[in-house]
Amino acid sequence: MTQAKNTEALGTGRLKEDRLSQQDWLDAGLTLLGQTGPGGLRIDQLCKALKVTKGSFYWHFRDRHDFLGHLFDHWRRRETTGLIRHVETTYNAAPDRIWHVVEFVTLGTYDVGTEVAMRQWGQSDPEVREGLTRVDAERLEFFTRQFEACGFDPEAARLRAISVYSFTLSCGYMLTGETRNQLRLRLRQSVDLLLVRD
Amino acid sequence: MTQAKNTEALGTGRLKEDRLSQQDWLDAGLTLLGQTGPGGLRIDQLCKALKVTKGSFYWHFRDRHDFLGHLFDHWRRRETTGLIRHVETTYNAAPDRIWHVVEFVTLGTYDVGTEVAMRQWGQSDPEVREGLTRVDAERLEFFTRQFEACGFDPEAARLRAISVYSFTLSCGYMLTGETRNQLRLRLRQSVDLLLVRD
DNA sequence: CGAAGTCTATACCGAATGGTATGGAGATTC
DNA sequence: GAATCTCCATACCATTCGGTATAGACTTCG
Repeated sequence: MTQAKNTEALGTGRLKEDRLSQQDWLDAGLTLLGQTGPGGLRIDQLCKALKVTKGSFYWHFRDRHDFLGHLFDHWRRRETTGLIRHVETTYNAAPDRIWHVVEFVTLGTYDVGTEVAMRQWGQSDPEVREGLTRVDAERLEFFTRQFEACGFDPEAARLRAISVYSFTLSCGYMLTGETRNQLRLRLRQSVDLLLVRD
Repeated sequence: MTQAKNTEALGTGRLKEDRLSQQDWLDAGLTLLGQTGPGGLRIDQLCKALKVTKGSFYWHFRDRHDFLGHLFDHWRRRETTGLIRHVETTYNAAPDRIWHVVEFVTLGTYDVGTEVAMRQWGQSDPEVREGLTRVDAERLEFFTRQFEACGFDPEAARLRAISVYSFTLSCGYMLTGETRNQLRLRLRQSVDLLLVRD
């Protein structure tokens, strides 16, 4: 889901059949963003990671600012909208949908570094902050829909949505020293607790 | 609590009586770190913010790496250890202590940008990640102590500690569109819910 | 085959940036 | 009041980095 190239990755030297698309640049950009943050993202390092030179970069993007703009949109489409659509078409039961998203984000292959970098980016860039607001709204609406499908009234559903979203977010930041199994158990308990009707 | 200088902040020009201490550099560094992140923290901009030149910086610190190292320790002492000690000596009742910390971090003057920057920093720097682990352990131990003081057994206290810490952390990241009053009410409900003995 | 289009390498420039060396102003100490 | 310590300014250097111009390799289309 992350790689779309068809190169055989021969490390010896440059080969034909390995031209890059805009998608490849953005995917690599998100990975690097997770390590350096937006302020530290240098396009030289990006080129080095993709083993090409700047001539390629400036063919695909006008300048650094243009690239960063596309980068945020790409992340939003790939991680948020994509994941929600995938879960809603794959799973039918609302509790299954909730738990699958929680499990994927906290225990799966979700790139936490990029998520954190986006949050940090939003602290200084108003446009990114605005975008993150929409991302959080989209995610909260998803969770709210699921809790409503479980029979909760809108207000109770939204309160539970905020809770479960808060848990998933903080799992990427908080370093509790829990093992994967302990974390899974704790999240299970938390989600189950939110699903109990009183 | 943040400023320790005694300058009159006359904007006209350089004056005497305004030498900088290492503390001042680190305080300004944390502020800038919250906006740019560690990768984007340029010492020129730091000098510009303090209205001095690099000669001053390289007198107080060996190089950029040295500064960043001190920066993390300074943040840890100032925000985490300092806050906990202050709350535990000021308030006596455990629920008051819990609520005061939650309120200060989520609604008070706590610098969320720096907190987020630290989390992003820890994604790439193992030493910072190690430090953040100790920070989270310290904070979780504080919350656990308070819940134990409320009469919960250790395991239940730790579960509640993780929950309330998770809520406070995500408040800095999550953009729910809530007003300050809505946020305060929600946190009140969440904390009260965790304090109920069943 | 030839022309146009797609993607990348190379060379190059100006500005920003990390870092050093050195001198100097203010305060302190003897 | 001279020496010394503290702190900062200035000048300077090497490297990095953002950005441009241009040519070349490869593909596609005619």
